Amino acid sequence: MPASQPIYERIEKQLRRRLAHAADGQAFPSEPRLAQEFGVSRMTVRAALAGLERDGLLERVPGKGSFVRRSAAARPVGTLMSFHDQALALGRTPRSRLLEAEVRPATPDQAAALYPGDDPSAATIVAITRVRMFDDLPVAIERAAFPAALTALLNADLETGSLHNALRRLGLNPSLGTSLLSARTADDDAIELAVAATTPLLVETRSIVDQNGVPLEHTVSSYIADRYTLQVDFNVIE
Amino acid sequence: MPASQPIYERIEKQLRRRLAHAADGQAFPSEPRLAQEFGVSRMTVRAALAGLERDGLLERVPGKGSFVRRSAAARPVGTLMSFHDQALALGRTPRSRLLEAEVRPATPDQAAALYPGDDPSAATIVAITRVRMFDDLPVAIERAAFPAALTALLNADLETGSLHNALRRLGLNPSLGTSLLSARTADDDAIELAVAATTPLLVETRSIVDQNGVPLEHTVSSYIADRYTLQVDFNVIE
DNA sequence: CGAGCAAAGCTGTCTAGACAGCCTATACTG
DNA sequence: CAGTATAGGCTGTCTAGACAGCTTTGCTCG
Repeated sequence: MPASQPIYERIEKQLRRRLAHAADGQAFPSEPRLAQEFGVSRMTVRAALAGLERDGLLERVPGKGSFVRRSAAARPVGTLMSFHDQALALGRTPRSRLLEAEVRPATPDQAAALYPGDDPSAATIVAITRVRMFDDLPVAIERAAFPAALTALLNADLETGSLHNALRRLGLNPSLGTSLLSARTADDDAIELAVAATTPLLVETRSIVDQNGVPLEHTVSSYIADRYTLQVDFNVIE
Repeated sequence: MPASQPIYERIEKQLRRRLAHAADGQAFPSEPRLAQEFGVSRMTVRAALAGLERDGLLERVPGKGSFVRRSAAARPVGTLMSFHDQALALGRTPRSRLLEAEVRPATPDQAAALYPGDDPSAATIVAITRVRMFDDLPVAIERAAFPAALTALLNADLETGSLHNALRRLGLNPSLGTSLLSARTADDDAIELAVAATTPLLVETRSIVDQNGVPLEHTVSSYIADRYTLQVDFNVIE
């Protein structure tokens, strides 16, 4: 019965399409009704509805029913401005100094992010390391890793261009990502950044997937905290 | 049977406590085993485990079993989960050491955030400064500022309670916010946090407004980077 | 001794029913 | 007419099973 994809996922996708052209606040068919419509148990319908509720597409009220939540700006999603755009917004010119651009074995972190489940020791990646600058002022050191299939990236304009634009020219659409934020001291990168070894850096470890959920990029950016700040706007749900 | 709290929530809490003192990677009892232990159906156990997996405390591998994942705490920026709830979710006990709780003049940053447009020199605020701890391990130093009208906060349980719960009891609903992320070294806070002066800290400057756009809170949290990490999920827009 | 196969255990999925608690609308009563 | 009971629909919770697909273990056979 579960051909290859669970039934509740098929139902969830179908309901998403149905929600796409529904009005805000509109009553949604009840669980028993959907169970009958899809010829399926109520628990299976609930599994499908759980995904819709998690994404804020549906509001479920005990005793009343389920209701469409349209523009309710559902998920707590931040927007991160790219280095390139943030430089332009500040009236600076974004520049890069290229330190490395080659195909080489992956670090364990890079392998786990780009080839989940595969053997980490055999993984190779396209590695691009750059010092990012506002005009001529070093601001960050950025270590980017891409799947080995993307050797075409090595031919991109890495000094002044945007890597995301290069990805798009290859037909890849970065669509969703996660950043982990931490901090460290400059240490070994102090020389490249022309700062003291104890200078605090803001570390952003970013993983981006394309529209199909395939890993596209794993980048660790270390920003000189005095010269760069990340901003996250968010909604609060609960 | 569900006296007041669902069975699966009781089980989930109990398992969280059990996870609190478990080693990373350790095998966790299987679903059938837990079902028998708690005298409950397997589906109920799964409901409890789902919460643990969602919070990243458990890794579940089909065909193998469930395994404890004891990673560095990573709080999603944008879900307003408080330090308090975060600690509980990780099976730790949240504690605070109160350094300051009083009404005093605002710093320029605090005045700009809480009384935009007003004369900064005349502004007063409710200031609450705390060292936040997991069990007895210092994790962050937090300087919170609230509008002077909220003196009631000074009567809240600041050592073990949650400030956000106190806000809710006052009828205030945090709804929108902005985080600015940076880094610094511990310096003057090194003593309170019991770390070296050059220890890198992750700095989150958070401004929150209520549903009407009225400023509610301006907080600067400085996390010891090794012990606490922030996470941002984002869409790539452009 | 090694290779391959079978069994057991695990998570993931699914069913068909059950009761509790909440909400609404209707009917009944004073 | 106002107020109350009641019936029915809804979501939330829970059960006791079942099968599929995966992994590990251990046994058997060549």
